[in-house]
Amino acid sequence: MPATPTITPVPIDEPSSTGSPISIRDVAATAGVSIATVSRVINDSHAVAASTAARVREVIARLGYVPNPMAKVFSSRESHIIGLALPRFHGEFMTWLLHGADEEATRLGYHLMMTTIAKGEDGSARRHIIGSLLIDALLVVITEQDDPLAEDVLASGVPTVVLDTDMSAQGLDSVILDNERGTREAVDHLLRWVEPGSLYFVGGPPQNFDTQQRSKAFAAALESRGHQIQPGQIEMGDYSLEWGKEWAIRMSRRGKLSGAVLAANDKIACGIMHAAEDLKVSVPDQLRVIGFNDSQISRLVRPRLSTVSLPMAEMGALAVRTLVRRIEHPNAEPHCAKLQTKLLIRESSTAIHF
Amino acid sequence: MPATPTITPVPIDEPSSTGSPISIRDVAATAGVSIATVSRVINDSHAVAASTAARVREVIARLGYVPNPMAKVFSSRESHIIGLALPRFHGEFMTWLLHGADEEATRLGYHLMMTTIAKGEDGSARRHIIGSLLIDALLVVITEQDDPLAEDVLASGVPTVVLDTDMSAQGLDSVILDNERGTREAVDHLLRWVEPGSLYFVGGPPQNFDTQQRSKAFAAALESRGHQIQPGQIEMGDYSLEWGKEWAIRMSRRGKLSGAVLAANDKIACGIMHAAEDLKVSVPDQLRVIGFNDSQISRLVRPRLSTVSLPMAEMGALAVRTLVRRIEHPNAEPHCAKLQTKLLIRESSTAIHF
DNA sequence: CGATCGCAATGAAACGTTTCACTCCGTTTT
DNA sequence: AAAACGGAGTGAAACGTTTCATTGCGATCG
Repeated sequence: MPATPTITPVPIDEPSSTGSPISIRDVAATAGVSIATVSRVINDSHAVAASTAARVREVIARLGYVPNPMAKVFSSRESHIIGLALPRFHGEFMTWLLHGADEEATRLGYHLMMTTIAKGEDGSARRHIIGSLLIDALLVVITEQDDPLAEDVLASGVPTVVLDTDMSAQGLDSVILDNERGTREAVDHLLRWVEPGSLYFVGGPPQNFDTQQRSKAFAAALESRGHQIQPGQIEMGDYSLEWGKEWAIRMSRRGKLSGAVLAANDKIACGIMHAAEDLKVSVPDQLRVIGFNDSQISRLVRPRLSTVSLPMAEMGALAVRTLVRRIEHPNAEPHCAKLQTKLLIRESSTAIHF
Repeated sequence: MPATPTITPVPIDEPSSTGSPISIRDVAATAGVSIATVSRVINDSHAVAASTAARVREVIARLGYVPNPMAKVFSSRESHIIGLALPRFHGEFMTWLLHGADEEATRLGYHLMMTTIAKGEDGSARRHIIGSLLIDALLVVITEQDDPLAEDVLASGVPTVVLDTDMSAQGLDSVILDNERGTREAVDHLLRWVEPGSLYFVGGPPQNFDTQQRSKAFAAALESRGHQIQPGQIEMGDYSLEWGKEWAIRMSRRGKLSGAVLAANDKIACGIMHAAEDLKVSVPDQLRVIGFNDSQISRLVRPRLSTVSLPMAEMGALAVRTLVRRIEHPNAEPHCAKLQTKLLIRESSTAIHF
């Protein structure tokens, strides 16, 4: 009997189905210690004698005490919830990001509270997640540098990490892809077979940060080889299959659907390949194609699509890590991390079938 | 000057950048009312005289008071957070579910807290979200009827809705797909061209609830036409492209790769079509194929894949609605809702090209 | 005209934790 | 031996809301 009842030991006889759940006070009373001590045992925040701690733990187990998370959040002013604001993407793309972020968050003792943001939406949904300041921090996917969401986020003062666009100049930590290198690798690969003059870049939306970076890197790669970019050699559209088709048909009309294309994502690339098939332009023999994303469709089309693989899960995980570091060091200098991509060579860019 | 200072009016001179943020007490003191009245103005939970309410609102605006959400959660014992537990799916499938659920949750004033559950995982991740009882309710995607997760959820006592598997018998509200009808429609469609004896079902994992329902409905549809299911006419595997290929190659070896196939998802169907192409079996002329999901790839492959479209966004939305109803009526009878699917006819199942 | 009703508003008690400031007491330092 | 120290534990405030029980008070009812 290790119990030492200094305080009148309230006889709580296993309140199994009793109305109110047991609180830290019940534990303290039963174990004959103060609630402060119980709190410290739970959080092992401060030295507690081993024997006392053991006794408290025994009582906790016996009474089946579970700390009330809402009270804890209230009292400690931290919810350990990370808000995650995403555009309404569909596709694996986002699920990888989500899983990567979720896994890391769980590992670090955080939860992810998700909301989608319809593009061009008024601020209501933003405030929905930011304003309900149950969140300790915010992860936000932004695809355009002038997205007004950034303002809101900055104004709210919530620790934030921006995904997919570099906003470190605006004072927000960012995690982005190394589009320069990914693009350069793809260009170098394609230039093994075609002249710089017959290499094209087909972008997504002109405002899209990734598309901007990739097109710039594309131009830089060609110019570094002494080639002057010609009009029509770089074009923007959107991230759809249809745009890819449209581009290919347009090029075909001008009799220029040959050489090589770097598309800003796999869907555009697939659209180009579809159109090429209809137009009897052989891929890769007459037209070599590379996309971005390594999406499922890139492995499914025939010929299989060469693509720049993006480490989305790592991106999510790194963003969470960055965010947690930011919570701990609120005044550190904003930083932008770049993640390496990987060029996956498949049949659409090389005649050699694997 | 509509102020009526009955209580000593504490002079809070715009504590703009003062340390602690203003609380309901500051508002009450400034407006010359009690905190109870302020609370009721905020939540308009009870009648407040119009003039008083206006004055309070004015003070709230002037002081820039924002109720502390953590305190609110603590005091009201509701977080308005719905936990969402998902398997580690990748693909649009899940994003539609997510967006549907998110939109409805936002509409109803709830937030979604997400976690992924690796299959066959120990209970830790489950408890991560269930145990951290910040959640008011739980949405959980379960794909197998004997998933032990159901036990945990039931034991936790959290209001729960199960997605994708009928667990109403176990006492959990469920939202599922009408696999019977979806399957029957697909079978009816295919039987316009082929005999019941040369119609095959290629399933996913045998434990998967949808696959089970679809295979049963497949058998029932054929038997209702007086056809006796033959060995090998229904086979299970998994939800991968590879399994589709394997099945097709196996059938080809037996000289039976012809007629029509209903695959349990689009990936399997694509695998079958790929193999058929390699084996010089023409789709749809020699082999008609239908999948499930209406995934992006179903629109990308050639010939385009006929498929049973699943209303995933509605599923998410309905699940949230059901959950909110459950929160309000904790003792209602568990109910299982079925969502209608839609057969999309494309080229893979019919010779008529659109 | 007194009793009753209902609205507007109040006062104060919860809610369950964390944490600061402090006490107690045995041990080491001077 | 007195003083300083530090480990273990205590007590109580604080956090900011919701909500219950209550009070005033003018209007309605019988």
